[in-house]
Amino acid sequence: MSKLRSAPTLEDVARMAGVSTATVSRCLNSPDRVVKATRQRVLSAVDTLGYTPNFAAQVMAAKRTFTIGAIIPTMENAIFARGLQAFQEELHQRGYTLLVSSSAYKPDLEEEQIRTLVARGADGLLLIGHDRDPKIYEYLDRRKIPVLVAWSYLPDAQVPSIGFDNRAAMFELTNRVIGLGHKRIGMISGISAGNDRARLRVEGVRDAVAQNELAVSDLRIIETPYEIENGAAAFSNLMSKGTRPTAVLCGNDVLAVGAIRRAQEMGLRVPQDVSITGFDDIELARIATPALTTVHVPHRDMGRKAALELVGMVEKTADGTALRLPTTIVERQSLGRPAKP
Amino acid sequence: MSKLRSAPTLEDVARMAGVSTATVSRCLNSPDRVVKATRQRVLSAVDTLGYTPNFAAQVMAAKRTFTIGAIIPTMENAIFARGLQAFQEELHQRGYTLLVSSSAYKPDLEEEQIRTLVARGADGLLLIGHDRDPKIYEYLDRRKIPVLVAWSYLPDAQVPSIGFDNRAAMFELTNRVIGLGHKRIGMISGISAGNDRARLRVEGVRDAVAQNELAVSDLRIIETPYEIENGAAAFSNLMSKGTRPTAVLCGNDVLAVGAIRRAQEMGLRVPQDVSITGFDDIELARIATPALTTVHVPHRDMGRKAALELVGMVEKTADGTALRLPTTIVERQSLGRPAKP
DNA sequence: ATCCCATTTGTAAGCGCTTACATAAAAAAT
DNA sequence: ATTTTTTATGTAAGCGCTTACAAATGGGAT
Repeated sequence: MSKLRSAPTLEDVARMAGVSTATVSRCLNSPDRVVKATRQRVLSAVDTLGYTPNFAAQVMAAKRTFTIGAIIPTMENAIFARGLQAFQEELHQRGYTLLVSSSAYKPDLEEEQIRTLVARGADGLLLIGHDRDPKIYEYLDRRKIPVLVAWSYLPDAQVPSIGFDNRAAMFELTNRVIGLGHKRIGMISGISAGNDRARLRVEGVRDAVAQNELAVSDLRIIETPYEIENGAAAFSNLMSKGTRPTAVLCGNDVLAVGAIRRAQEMGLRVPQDVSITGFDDIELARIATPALTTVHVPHRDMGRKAALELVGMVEKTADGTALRLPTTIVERQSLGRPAKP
Repeated sequence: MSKLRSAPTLEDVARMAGVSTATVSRCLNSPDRVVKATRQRVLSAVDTLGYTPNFAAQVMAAKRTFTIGAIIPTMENAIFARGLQAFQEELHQRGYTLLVSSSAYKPDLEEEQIRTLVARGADGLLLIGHDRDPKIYEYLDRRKIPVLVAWSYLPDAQVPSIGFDNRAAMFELTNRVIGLGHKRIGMISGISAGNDRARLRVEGVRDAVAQNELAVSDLRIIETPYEIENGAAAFSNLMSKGTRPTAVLCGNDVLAVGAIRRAQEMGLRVPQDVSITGFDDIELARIATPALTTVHVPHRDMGRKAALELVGMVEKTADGTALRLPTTIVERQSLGRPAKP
């Protein structure tokens, strides 16, 4: 019994309702421009035919997609989940659809995804962090596609950003750690190449170390991709060579959870034997035992505001000004005073 | 200095290269149908203009999108992350793009997303679980859009599925729990309405209880949305009324982690005072303390195979046969013998 | 030199929609 | 009743691409 003909078109609806395609289009897009009787006839035709507008055709004709693209580095852990969720909720409110893809922290993959999203007609783009080939910005600029950067805040960058000051946040946390008496500090950072957030977090730590006049040699830094296992491996590494640090600051919560786990496997108590901190304050941070002392980032708020701003830029009601959101340090159980030497 | 003209079109490229649009199109889509000299001229024009094909126009003309849509219930936790990642990697290999959206476990939202994806021309759809309004299946059937269900295995359903036997898996786990001597069992399930996976897991527990001739009154079940906090609340609930169960089986790892946390807050030792189990074996399960005894699901494998099958269905090289993947029980520390009464 | 076939390129017709503009109908003003 | 204004609908021109078909080009084979 299945019909052989393919999806019904505007014309099918128009024919069935006895009107022109223009009228059908108007019924769907600006219902009040059509008189009630006609509208009902049309809508019932739409209904019985099971008509759904062909998106590609709409885009071609109207040159608007009401689509926003976002490219995040990863979906594998929850770092971006909450913020993106809020972003998408807000977009939906405003009548926009979100297209997400993940770049696996690979710049060339990201570039490909950007082109794909642009080809698909994204009205605006949300990108994470500023670091990328300037050519990409040129490309986007030439096509006049509004771009907003999130998870980072760099007021002087050519592209507006909405996020937080990664450097200042980590600076503050490190100061707190040093204030507790820690002198030998280890850091497990994400890969900083092409990732301004990771890089700035490291610099925040460096700043604090310098300001407190600790010997630079007392700061050991390992870079590794953001994965639990890597956090564990880096922790081993840090604890195996030379004098052990009494505090290990991690570039994010994922690495920190790995570090905690390895510490426990090594029979070290956290925080009595070694303190460990994270960054982001994702759910993981509260689940870890001991719960993680970390930098809280207002993910949902950031997502919401990013949506607002980006839609504003697309609709030319906002000019894309950078916005800095506050971060706070959440004290839980993984940071304490160092053991007496 | 910014150019005023908008994105270059095929015609711009054609003009610059001194050929027709057809030739440019061929250069891009079937390069060997065009002689080398011409091709180079065209490609360099493409390059200097920074041309990217307009996707909507391609779709209109070619009636193919090489896009697969997937709708998952949530992105907030990692339940679907790993499987989806594998799904998308495999699709990418095969030249397809994945469009994901999340329905927040809301049937009407899911329906809207399905329509959106169809309107966007998805060549095929991946859905999670079988339970949904039959009208949706009719709609999809009428449009001849191949649909594959994952995370579930129901060989007799009208839509092919690739997944695992939720009921049998939970049956096996429950038997193991009962075998350890547990007689009073609690279950914290996800909301089963519109969610065959949740429902079948409950039935698996029921089956085992019945088969082992435990009193049905000794099985207490609470349904709650899949969130850590809800797991905790449900656990409180289970432990507060009547005789306490000695084992609490959870519908997934997220609920189980919440239950563990609450147990600890209540001063109960897991598993000495109460055993707790999960389902899915996501990363969380290993991070929890104690680590979670749970049902391992071959997420990556499922994702990969789903991609293969769905692409096959789209390209008419596969007929969409159901496939059942094995699950295994992962023993960690959260399940033990009940305390002596 | 001529003819034939294979290869390369061009021509032009859509794909399904939106929208500026034209027209028809109804309402308001005279 | 006539004219003007407003409102409702129709007409048709694209949007940027793919592709069937036609035309042109270039070798061989004769």
